Amino acid sequence: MPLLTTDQADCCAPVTAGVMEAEDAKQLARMFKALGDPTRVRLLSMIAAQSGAEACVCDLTEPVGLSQPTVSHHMKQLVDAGLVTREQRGKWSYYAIVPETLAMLSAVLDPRSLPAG
Amino acid sequence: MPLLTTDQADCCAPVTAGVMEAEDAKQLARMFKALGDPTRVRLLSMIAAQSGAEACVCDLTEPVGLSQPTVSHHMKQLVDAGLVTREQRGKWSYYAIVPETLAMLSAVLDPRSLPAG
DNA sequence: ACATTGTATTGATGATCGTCGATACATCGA
DNA sequence: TCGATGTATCGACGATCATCAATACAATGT
Repeated sequence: MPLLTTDQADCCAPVTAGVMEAEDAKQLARMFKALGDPTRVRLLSMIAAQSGAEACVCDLTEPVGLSQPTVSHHMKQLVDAGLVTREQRGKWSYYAIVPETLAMLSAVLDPRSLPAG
Repeated sequence: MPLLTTDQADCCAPVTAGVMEAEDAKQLARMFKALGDPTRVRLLSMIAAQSGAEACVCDLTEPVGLSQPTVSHHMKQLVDAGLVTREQRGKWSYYAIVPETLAMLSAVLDPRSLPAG
């Protein structure tokens, strides 16, 4: 179940642009919560570091030093948040970064939208 | 207790720039976790919406519809994460956005640092 | 000094989370 | 079809979290 039914790039106005609607805040918080765990931050950076910004679980389990079910669990969080996609190729699951979601979150946090300047 | 002893703007390389060190991931995750709650996202946007990007608890309690201790608790999370500062002026606590932290997180998520382009 | 007002802290409770082992599902090769 | 391999799900457990009522702390005015 994806997080956003509409295009993620159009989710929300910047956090710094004014009072945010409760629903927008809920969606944003869900994505930030997915980033709110050290293991998931590392997993995301490890995927991004691969050529083509994609990786299979087999590439990720050993470096993070956690069990395979735990890595699968974290990857599911990232997929549900819309930060990565999952594609089955043969026996392997390949996870790829969703640049649009990262760009949206990056824009939301941009302090250049602050009223005072 | 602040999150970072060093300058927050120099915390970490972009998530998309390569494999991240465990310590950097830990620090980033702590900040993202602070953003991982809808109430805190709204509080942050409400502070940003105020002139001068600052607000007191009295301005925040009623709009979010939660008790005063709960709002104080959330604000402490945001302060500890380095996203806002607290300044006591008379009886009131004024919270202000820390643009540098937002800028750092925004840069960390910028997908333009992806190896593939 | 004392009452008032704004905010922080404490203690408690129900909910969610991160982790694992065990197991189920899926895909491939013989 | 059957075993092997990669991944996802299930069930459980301890830890953390969001929330509140009660209370403590801090600053102001009388």
